[in-house]
Amino acid sequence: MSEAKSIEPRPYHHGDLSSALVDAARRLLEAEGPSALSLRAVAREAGVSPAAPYHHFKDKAELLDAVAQVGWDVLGVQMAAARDQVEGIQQLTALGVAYVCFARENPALYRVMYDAARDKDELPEGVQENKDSAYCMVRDTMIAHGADPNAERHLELASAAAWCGAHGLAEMASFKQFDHLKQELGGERAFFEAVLNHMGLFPKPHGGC
Amino acid sequence: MSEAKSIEPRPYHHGDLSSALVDAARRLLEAEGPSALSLRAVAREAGVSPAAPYHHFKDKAELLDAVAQVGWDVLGVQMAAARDQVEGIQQLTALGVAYVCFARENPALYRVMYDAARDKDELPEGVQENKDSAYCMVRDTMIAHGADPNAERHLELASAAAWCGAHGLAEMASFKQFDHLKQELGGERAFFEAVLNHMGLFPKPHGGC
DNA sequence: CAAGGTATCTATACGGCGCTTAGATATGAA
DNA sequence: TTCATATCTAAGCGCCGTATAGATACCTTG
Repeated sequence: MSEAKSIEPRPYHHGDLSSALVDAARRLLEAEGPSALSLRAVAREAGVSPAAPYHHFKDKAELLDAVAQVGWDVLGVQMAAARDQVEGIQQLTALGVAYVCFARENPALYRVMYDAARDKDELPEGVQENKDSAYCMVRDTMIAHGADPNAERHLELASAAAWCGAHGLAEMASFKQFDHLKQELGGERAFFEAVLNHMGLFPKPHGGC
Repeated sequence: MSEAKSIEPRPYHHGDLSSALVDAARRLLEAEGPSALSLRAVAREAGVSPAAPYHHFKDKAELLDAVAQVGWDVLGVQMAAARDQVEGIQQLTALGVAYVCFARENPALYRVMYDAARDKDELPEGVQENKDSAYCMVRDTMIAHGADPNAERHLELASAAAWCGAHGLAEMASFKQFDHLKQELGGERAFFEAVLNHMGLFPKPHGGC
């Protein structure tokens, strides 16, 4: 009607709907869980029509990819921080524990991250190639603390095992089966450490124990 | 109208719709993948109306639970068979490899199995309690080959680590990241064995190396 | 500053989904 | 034979992902 308002709260063009949608998705994810994360709900949360997201993302999967990428970035930062708080071979355990803790504290986000990866049968590129990414940190830390960088096969195997172990633990960490064990060990974090240490998280230094 | 046909191909009452629905779901799962597994599609596949399943299952989740249970049963059988083909400590590796192979050969079913478990934050009862179930087999085999059954905590930890490791490997086995490693090691099965052996799948015999 | 192309958004619609309700049909016990 | 009960169908609700067409604001070009 009139132009009484000098500032519209939401102009016709949003400005940066793309990242606003990702933010809205993260908000929804935290508040309502992964099952509530419909494209329409995200659009509602962002205050736009159900069709608006299609101008910024090819489909729902592409939006979820963007959300997942944010998750990987945050995970990388948290892992690096945990690593830098200790020294020596302990850094490997610190990386693993940080990984599992992230998954535990952001279960919905972690699920989106892995669902996206599974659909493509691979982790996102950044996770493998970026020097500060999760996978590379594990590898580099192994090399820095005893693993023979020339024993390529062994190093790869150790990284693979560590990654699989951490992911498996992350996914099962919420299961009630382990409540007893967690309690006995003095908390969830201690449980994570114990399991990861029990696995071959450390590279075996040049030829078996 | 007339009673010309002596046998109706599908009488009004199905007879055993409950298990027919589970079978239909498994068929769909194998043919089309998990995303195609809608309740309506299952009903179509079984040749009944979309509402019929609700007389046998409370909701979609309960149907999927039944499908998952079949999966756990089959997995148990395959693991037992693999274990019985070898002897000694190798039985543990055999169990692990059988587990991962099952997940690899039935990816859609495996996903339904774990999605159901995640929704309830626990593995189904049968998996833990039944003597022939997957989890118990690992535990018992550990005891049979070197693990101290009195070191309860250690045994539980070893079981947990083995289970997490196997699950993690099962979920990541399809990732392209590992193609190179698989090839170098001479096949997927060898890759599974190598990763599982690298992890703490074996119980450490009474106090570490 | 005017004109018009382009990017962005809304409105509307389609079919499929999980699930509910009401009513039809067959079964089995009295 | 009767009739309660178990099993199924038909129809419909609100949600979903997505496609299309048209409205609106911005941005260049002159």
